[in-house]
Amino acid sequence: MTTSEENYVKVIYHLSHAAPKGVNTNAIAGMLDTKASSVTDMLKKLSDKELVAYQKYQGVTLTSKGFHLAKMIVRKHRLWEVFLVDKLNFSWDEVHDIAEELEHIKSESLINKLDSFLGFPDFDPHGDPIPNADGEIKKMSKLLLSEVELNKEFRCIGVKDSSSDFLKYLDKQKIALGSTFVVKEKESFDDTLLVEVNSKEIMISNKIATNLYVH
Amino acid sequence: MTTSEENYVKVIYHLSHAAPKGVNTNAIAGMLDTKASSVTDMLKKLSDKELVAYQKYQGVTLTSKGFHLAKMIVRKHRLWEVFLVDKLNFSWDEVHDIAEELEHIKSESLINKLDSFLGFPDFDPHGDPIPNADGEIKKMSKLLLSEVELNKEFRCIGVKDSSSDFLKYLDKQKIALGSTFVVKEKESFDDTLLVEVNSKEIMISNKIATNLYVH
DNA sequence: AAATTATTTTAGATATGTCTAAAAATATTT
DNA sequence: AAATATTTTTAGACATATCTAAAATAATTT
Repeated sequence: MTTSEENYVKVIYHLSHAAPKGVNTNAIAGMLDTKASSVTDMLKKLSDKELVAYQKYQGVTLTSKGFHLAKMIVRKHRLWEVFLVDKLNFSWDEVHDIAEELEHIKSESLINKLDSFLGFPDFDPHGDPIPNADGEIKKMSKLLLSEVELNKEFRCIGVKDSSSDFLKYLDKQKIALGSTFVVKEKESFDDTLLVEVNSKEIMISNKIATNLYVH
Repeated sequence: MTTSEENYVKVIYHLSHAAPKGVNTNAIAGMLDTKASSVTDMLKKLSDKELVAYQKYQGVTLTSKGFHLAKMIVRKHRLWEVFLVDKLNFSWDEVHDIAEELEHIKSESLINKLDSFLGFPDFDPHGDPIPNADGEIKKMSKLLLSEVELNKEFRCIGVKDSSSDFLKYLDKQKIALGSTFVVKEKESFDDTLLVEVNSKEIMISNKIATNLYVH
């Protein structure tokens, strides 16, 4: 498997959640910052390798082989993110690009020993689940902060958007995984929330609230 | 820098010790398991980038820019080897191929944080020195076990050959970095040594003795 | 249902890094 | 120093992964 092939499989995996009937060529091109014609070429190759089911003009889905490969790449990516944050003290907004490279290192024993070294974590620094060596994923029931009942306590368990800008905003507000929230008021006009975090009350816009997962 | 370019620079660096006046095309081809014609092509490219000084038929040397790059690649390789052995419990014969991949991950902060996490080690698991962030290398005076005086105590500080077969042999004999040796006798016919290691006396062939560094 | 628009695929070109086979330069032998 | 052998370079080809531009298909609008 080349790095490029792995990146296509990973992107198809991520896009499949929103498009279970078939991922569009253009959607893949957008994610990989490439052209639709390049995607078509690669889909033919992945189809020959039986990693995807591809029919002209009909979009692609992963085969079970491709699905498993995708989960192994995601596993590597998220384990390396845990390593970078927990062991090397990177902040959660810095780790994505480095993990993008590390996820392509080819050694099963490496990743399993890393998993063990990290204590078999179930979630990465952004709250996303880490598939285990068999590809099994621990699911956690989660809500968006924007959907939550007033005056009940919730705990931050992940972010929907993990862009650097959003994560830096959260750092500034001292919001991290594990932070507890109590929504005190909801402004009906623009859905801004008055939230108690770290025993301080702050205003949280709807855009922020729809990108924070709580439990 | 591509992975391929980095590998050429690294190999020229290693071969330069034995050929300071210029490394031969064929020598590079042999190390990289490629053809002389491919090497010529790459030398032109590295020359354009001012990483090597190259004149047709005269071999290559590294420029100061190339020399520094080479040391940074060696630094990464050896730091990752320390990580694999010290933190992930790989044995010293298993780490080379994985470190060969990891050494091409591009992030200065990653490697400097890794260095700090590992406690700024001066030597890798084979006893080879690790250049620091400025490219400085701690030198250690070392002798081959084959050159050593009788009945004096020496400590194993590295291996000359770090092939998997040799390292596995050493594991079997319970020889590791730090093991102490006392050469009791030297057989003048074939230079086999009678050596006390781990308070046991064993026979060590000349081939082994010329691949073990002691101090 | 025909026309228009958007998406996807094909065809042909380009970059990189490799190869083979032949030519050129250097080194070694007689 | 001429002949032979070895090393290195050139020339041209190939595979991967990409691109542009044009053609084909599908979706949307009128």
